Amino acid sequence: MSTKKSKKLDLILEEAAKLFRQKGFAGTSMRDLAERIGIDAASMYHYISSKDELLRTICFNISNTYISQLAEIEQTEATYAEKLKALVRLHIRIMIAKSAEVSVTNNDWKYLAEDSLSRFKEQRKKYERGVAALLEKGVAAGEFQAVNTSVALFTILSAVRWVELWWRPGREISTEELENSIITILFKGLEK
Amino acid sequence: MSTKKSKKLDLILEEAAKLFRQKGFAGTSMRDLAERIGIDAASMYHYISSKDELLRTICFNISNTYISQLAEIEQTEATYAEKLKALVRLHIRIMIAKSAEVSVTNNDWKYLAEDSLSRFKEQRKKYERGVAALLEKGVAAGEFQAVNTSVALFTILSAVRWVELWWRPGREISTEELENSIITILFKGLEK
DNA sequence: GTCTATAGGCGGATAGAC
DNA sequence: GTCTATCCGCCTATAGAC
Repeated sequence: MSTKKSKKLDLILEEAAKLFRQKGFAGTSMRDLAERIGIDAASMYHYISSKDELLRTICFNISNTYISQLAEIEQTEATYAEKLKALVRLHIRIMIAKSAEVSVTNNDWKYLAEDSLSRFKEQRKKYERGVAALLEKGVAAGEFQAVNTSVALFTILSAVRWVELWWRPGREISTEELENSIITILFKGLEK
Repeated sequence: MSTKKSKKLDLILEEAAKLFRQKGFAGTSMRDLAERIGIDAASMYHYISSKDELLRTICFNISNTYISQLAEIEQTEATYAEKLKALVRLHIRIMIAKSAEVSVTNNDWKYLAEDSLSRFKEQRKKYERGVAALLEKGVAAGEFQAVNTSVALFTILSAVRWVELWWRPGREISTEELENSIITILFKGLEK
C-alpha cells in the first residue's frame, strides 16, 4: 500500500515534468496534470501537498544528482582535463536519462517559492564554484589555455544544456557520438 | 502626439521585457507591469491590445534581428570560419544590447499564441538551417573538423546563449574579452 | 482513494466617467 | 489618456460524501 502510493506519486512527478517542460510551470494547471494521470485534480492532493511541491521535488532531485556526481569525480585520480570531460559526459547522460526533469530545472527554477528558491540558488552557486575550481587547477597545471574562468565555465555548462532542447529518444545520433562531438568541439576546437 | 504614444509604448515594452525575464511571462501580471510604468493596468490598453502582443513584439523583434544579420554575413566575402566568428560576435553584442529581450525570447517563446508560435518556430528553423549551411560548407572547404553538423550548430548557439544568464552591465570583463574567450574555446578548444 | 462541490483569489480585459 | 469599477474565467486548494 505504501508501495502503491509511491508508484502513483512517481507517476505524478513524471507527468508533471513532461507537462512543465511542454507548457511551463505557470502554464500548467493541476487539472491538466490530473487529466494525464486519469484522476480528478482534487484526488492528487492525496499524494502531494501542493503544486509547488512538485516543482521543488523535480528541481532538487536534479540539483542533488549534479552535486553528488561532481563530488565523485573530484575524488578520482585523473588529470583535470579528464575530470572535466567525465563531467561533460555525465551531464549529457543525465539529460538523456531525465530530459524532462532537467529541462524543467533549467527553465522553471525561478518559480520556486521563496525558501526553496534561495536554497536552489545556493546549491547551483556551489556547483559552479566546484567546476570553476577544476578549470582553474587545470590552467595552473598547464593543461588548459589561459581563458577567463567564468567564460569557460559557462561555455561548458551551456554547451551541454542545449541537449535538453534538441535530443529526443530515437535520434539517429548515438549517445556516444553526441558526447564525443561535444567534447571534441569544447576541448580541441572546431577549427582544423 | 504619435511620438508621445510611441515613447510610452517603448517604455512599456522595455519594462515588460525586464519583468518577463525576472518572473516569467506567465508569472507577470498586467498589474505588475502597470505599477512599473506608473499608470493603472486598464490604462495600458490604450497603448497595446493584449498581453500576448507584448510577448509577440519582443520575440519577433529579436528573431528578425538575428535573421537580417545572418543575411548580411552571408553576403560578405570571407572564409566560413570568419563568417561564423562574425556571427558569434554579433550574437554576443545583441545579447548585451538587448539582454532582457533576448532572455525572454529564449525562455518564454513557448507562451506565444498559436499563430505566432508556429511562425516563430519556422523563423527559428530557417535561421538554424542558415547557420548549419555555413558549418557544412566550412567542413566541405576543409576549414572545420568533420564533427556532426547539428551538434556543432547547437553547441555554438548555446555557447552564446548563456551570456544572457550571466552578463550584467559593469561586469569586470569587457565585451571584447568576452567575445575573444568564447571564440577561442569554440574554435581552438580549451585544451592546450 | 476518488469523487463532487465550492471557497477564495488573482488574472486579463472592457465599460464608461472625467 | 487615465482613472474606477467590474465582469468573468481559471486557478489552487479544501471540505466532506462515498
